[in-house]
Amino acid sequence: MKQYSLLPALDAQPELNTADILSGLNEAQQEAAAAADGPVLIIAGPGSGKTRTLTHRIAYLLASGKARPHQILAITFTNKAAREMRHRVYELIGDQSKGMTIGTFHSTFARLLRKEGKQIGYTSDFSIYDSDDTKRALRQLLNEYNIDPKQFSPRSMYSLISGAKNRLIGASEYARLAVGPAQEKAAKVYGPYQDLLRASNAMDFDDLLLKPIELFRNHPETLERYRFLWQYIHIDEYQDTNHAQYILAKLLSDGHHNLCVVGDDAQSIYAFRGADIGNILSFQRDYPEARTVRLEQNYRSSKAIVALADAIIKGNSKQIEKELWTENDQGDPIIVMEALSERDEAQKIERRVRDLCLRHGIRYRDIAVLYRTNAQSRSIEESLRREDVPYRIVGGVSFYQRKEIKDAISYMRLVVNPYDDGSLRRVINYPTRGIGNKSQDLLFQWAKGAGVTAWEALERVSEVPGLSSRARNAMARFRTMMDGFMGKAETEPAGDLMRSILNEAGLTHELMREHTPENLVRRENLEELVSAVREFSDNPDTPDTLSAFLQEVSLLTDADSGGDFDDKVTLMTMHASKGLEYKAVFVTGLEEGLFPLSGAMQDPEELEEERRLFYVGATRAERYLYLTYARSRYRYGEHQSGIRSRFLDELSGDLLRTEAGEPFSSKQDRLQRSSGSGNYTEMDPFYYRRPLGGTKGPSEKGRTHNTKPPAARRQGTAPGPSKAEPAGRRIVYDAEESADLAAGMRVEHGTFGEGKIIAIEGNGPQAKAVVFFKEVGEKKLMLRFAHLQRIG
DNA sequence: GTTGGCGTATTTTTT
DNA sequence: ATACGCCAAC
Repeated sequence: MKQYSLLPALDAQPELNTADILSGLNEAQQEAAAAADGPVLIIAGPGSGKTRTLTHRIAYLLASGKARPHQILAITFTNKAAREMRHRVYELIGDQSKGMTIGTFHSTFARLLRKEGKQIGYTSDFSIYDSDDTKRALRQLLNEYNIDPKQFSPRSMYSLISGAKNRLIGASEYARLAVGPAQEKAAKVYGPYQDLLRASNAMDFDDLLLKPIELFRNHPETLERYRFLWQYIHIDEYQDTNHAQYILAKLLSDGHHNLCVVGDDAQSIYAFRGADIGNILSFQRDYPEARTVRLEQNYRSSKAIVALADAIIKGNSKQIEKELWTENDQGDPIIVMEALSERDEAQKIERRVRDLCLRHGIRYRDIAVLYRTNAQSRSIEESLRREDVPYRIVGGVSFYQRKEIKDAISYMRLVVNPYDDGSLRRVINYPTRGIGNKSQDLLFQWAKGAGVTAWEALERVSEVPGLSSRARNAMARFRTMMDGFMGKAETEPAGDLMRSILNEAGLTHELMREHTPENLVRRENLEELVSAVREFSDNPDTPDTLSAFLQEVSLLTDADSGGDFDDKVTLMTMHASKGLEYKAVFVTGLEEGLFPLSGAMQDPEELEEERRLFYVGATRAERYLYLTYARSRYRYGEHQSGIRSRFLDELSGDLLRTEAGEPFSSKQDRLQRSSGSGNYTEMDPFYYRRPLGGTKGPSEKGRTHNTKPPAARRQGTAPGPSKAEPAGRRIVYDAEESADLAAGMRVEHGTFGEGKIIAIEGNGPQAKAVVFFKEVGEKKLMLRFAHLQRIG
């Protein structure tokens, strides 16, 4: 597994002096790179070379003799970024860079806890629970406390607890602060949840940050050691740090204050998982002596794209003032593409992709298609696959999240950490070996009463009352088998152990029972896992233990996986695209309710975050940028028509072009549509039969420029206009009930008062409107009964 | 104890 | 539309 090699094999570089290291940087970058001592705040716009500045700064510190490699701590946002930074510093100064600590917050402190955790009662073999494991544990607890997991899902409980944890609010304090039913329930399970983790010698993602804080606070001498060790601290993507990370940075840099943070408040997109934009906004206040450097020159994008980015972010009220500029060419115009449906959108993208390759000499790997939600990848995939355009998806389920891999990993975890009840539960009856839920419950309950872990209970299975002899035997056999694995772990290489587990626990066999292509893939994945384990333990750069391997892989993201250098189009969420750049970028699904997402539309803060996400997406592009939206989209299994995103309408028309090359006139277009002939959906079988009534919107005009006929017609789902079929009844409904209502309109309701239509769903007598009412919030109403009156 | 069917909620984004 | 949890039958 390549991502574990600490240092890539590179030819030694000729010696460089410090001036050489700075020479490739512009003035502002040089200032930031050479400001060795004291706090530094680098405010860096997109494409301004902030990572480059950071690497050169580190190289400069080392080459100038200011710092020894082990005194450098650099925190990156992803493991991949860490790898790249290590690589780049090595390229600059060669062997002088060996021994730096570069990694994400989570991996860095996981490593630290492996060394120091025993001071707070953890062995170095602790398990790391990902959100999957965590939800499993919470489901268990919700059950125990008779909380209905349907009403209060493990997922929502986890996000509440997680939110509390990364604000450093403990269980008892949270219980005091909790308001409302959900928080009260979360408060109930918070404490037991922590106890459960503790007893299992396990930590969740939040603990990886909290435990070091706890450790440092309880053991000042340890903190002192690390303060002394890491003399120069760097944090990238500082705008996305949460409170716990903020505290860690503060603790570690107290005393020397050699803390250099880099970020862009306009690119803060992780508030939903606790990131606190206040960290970067108040850096200057926390460290009054801090030097602030702005990197405002953009090297990535064309003038057109930089201007667009500027216009996007102007829609937000709060931000650090800065002015992006570029010396690059004006570049091509940014094109807005309207599609009838998501399918149509996907086809248009696919055609553009091929056009870019054929006519503009762009390679597939220089193209990215970005979307708001993972679910949107599907239609785009289909359309690319149909035309044999190679693509890769980043995100979704990463290798180590796949079920078969997690099963195997759970066995390994249990081998190194027998206290891990979560993993035990996961594997005790997979593959099925006659230990059903009931027997499991008996075992776990007895263990709880006796105050021992389930693993110990397994040893004393004869004492557990109520078990059938069959279950008892099965448990004993399981225990014996695991004992065997644990013995092997002492003597055999990790890869061999993994292989034995796959064979003897029956994991491979389980996947041979049915000969489906999926199972074949799963078996191949398991094989890959074996070689990953082998590589890890064979790698002299990672002389660590098996538990280290298990811990590191639970922190890997799909985006971290080693470079795929094939020539493929990249599909990913805008979140995943952070920090990347492509010659051509498609930002898709620009529709109200999708982007911005409906949940965010009512909260100004969240809306601003969505807008920053748009900013991030658009600024990934170097030269070609396409913004697309569809007028209808599948959601919840039915077609819903939507309206174009407000983000598009906020932009002035001269920045954008339609596909036909005309200026994109934003405002009027949207208004006219909502007042007139709009609200069609592609799949609406009556689309082409509807009396147009003379209201020919600009959208009609757009269609005449389309070289291909609309997708719906070509697929034959909608008969042509010539075939005026009966089925008139539904048209009547349509005309009576909904023809004059469309998303975007202001309406009045007898009881709910004034509101705005967010979307119209379905047609005929089933037509519903999603309306956001000023007084009561979002409601879904049947048009037949609602009697909405248009106002305004 | 296991399997299958049915009903239900579910869609943000992720270290 | 799909996935997952729960319940009933084997």
